[in-house]
Amino acid sequence: MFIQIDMHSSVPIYKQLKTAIISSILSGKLKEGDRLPSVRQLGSDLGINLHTVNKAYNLLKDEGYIIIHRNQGAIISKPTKAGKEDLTEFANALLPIVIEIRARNITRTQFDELMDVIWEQDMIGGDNDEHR
Amino acid sequence: MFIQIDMHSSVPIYKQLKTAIISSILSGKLKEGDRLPSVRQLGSDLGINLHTVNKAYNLLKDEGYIIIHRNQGAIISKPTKAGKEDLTEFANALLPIVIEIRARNITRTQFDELMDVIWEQDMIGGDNDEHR
Amino acid sequence: MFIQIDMHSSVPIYKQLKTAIISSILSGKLKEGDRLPSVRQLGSDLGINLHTVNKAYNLLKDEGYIIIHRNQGAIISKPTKAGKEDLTEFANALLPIVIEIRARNITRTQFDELMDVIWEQDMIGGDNDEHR
Amino acid sequence: MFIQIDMHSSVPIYKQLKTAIISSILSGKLKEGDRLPSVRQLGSDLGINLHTVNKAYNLLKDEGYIIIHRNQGAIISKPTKAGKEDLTEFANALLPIVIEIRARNITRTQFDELMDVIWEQDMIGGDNDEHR
DNA sequence: GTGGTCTAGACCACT
DNA sequence: GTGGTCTAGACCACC
Repeated sequence: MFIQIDMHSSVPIYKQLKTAIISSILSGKLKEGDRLPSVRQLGSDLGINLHTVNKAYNLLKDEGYIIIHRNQGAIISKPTKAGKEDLTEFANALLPIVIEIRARNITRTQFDELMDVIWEQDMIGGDNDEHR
Repeated sequence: MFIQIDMHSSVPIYKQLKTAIISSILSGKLKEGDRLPSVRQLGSDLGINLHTVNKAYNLLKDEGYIIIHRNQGAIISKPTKAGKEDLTEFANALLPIVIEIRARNITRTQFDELMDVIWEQDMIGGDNDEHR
Repeated sequence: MFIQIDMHSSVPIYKQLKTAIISSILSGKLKEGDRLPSVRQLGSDLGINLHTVNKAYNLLKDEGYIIIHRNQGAIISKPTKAGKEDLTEFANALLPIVIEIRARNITRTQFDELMDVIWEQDMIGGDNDEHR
Repeated sequence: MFIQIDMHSSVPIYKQLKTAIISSILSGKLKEGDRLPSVRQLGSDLGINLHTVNKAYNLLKDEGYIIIHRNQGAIISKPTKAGKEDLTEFANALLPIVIEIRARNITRTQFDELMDVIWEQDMIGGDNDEHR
């Protein structure tokens, strides 16, 4: 669990944490059955409030990435995401960013090159060896 | 000026408005020299407060998309975006979305197809056949 | 009367006009007894509203730079500024600008060099031949 | 935080506040890492609306003087002003004042003496002996 | 508790 | 009638 939180970012901490954990799962650093640290542990490791960690864990639980057992903490669950249903949700999130990008006179080719980097990237600080 | 605002979105209204106007400029629906409606006019058209419109206009002014004259409202300005300097800013915005997308088991190819649609898209509801 | 008005500036037009006329007096382009154009004339020359010209003229009258005769237009008056009474007024106007300048790590020497240019300058578009 | 606001000035309150804070930073009364009062706190201290304070803070944020954390208020940031690029901006601001000054028959020497005072000045009412 | 956003209403400067 | 500024009060997200 090498998780980087940017305290200066305008992105809420709980959301950064959630994304970082999903990313670790995708990259294989966290596998089904692995235990996440307790909210207290992780909170103190990252120097953030345990309620913030808790909020991230609950979102991950709601989206099926982890299972929270009352006394045993959080366990990475089987990937069950059916996927692909709601691409429009992502399109809506991407559209404003793409508009800003196009306003910078960035070509589609340049964008694709940027996306190549992003797509392969693990989380900041990640060591990519095994995915894909 | 056919602008769609989603009052229920978590994206702030002023930001939606700003994005919509930039998009209209990109698509050619708004051209250099065109006048934007007054803040009062547009606010009442969209059913939002004039201060919210004002905030969007001021952001557009700060980023060089429009020029605001005290008594004549807002005018679309020459595009002067130098561009390309700070791609990392966009990468940071895209990364969490991409992570969510990958978590849905969407392939890079499928993503590119989605991006084809987004990239070419003018604004929602936009009919852009008449702009020369 | 070669007066440049920047319609894009946030400085009110009437104030730009007033400053430009004072500058012309200082540089000798306008001398005691010279007639200023009528408000209609100057307004149409500059492409601005005659009320705006009128406002500038009235300020100049109030500050003793010109005399307005009901039917003969505005005449440059004898310089009667006693001067030097209220330096604090200027200090207050200069202070915020100086603060911004210092925040840019500009040295006093660099500032003095800048001031050399400003001090000698006639108005934009002015042809300096005779003053000092 | 001893900040003087002139409610009767034609200079907007938020701009006075912004300038005062920059000045405090320059003079060393505010140092990197120091916390500014919350918008509510400072607003009530100064007898102005919190939104007015907020506007000043956001300008300071945009110009890199402070960092605003969602839950911890505003922190003085590292000075990162590159500086020196756009002296013309300042020249334009200084020119009309200089013209008024010259119209008062103030000599360059007298002006320089005035500037000596302004340049060295910390903030009005500031007692800066204790900052290291 | 913090700032972010939105609404609302007011007054002012400018043209 | 235009935007600029200020006030005020409300709700929300975050921690």
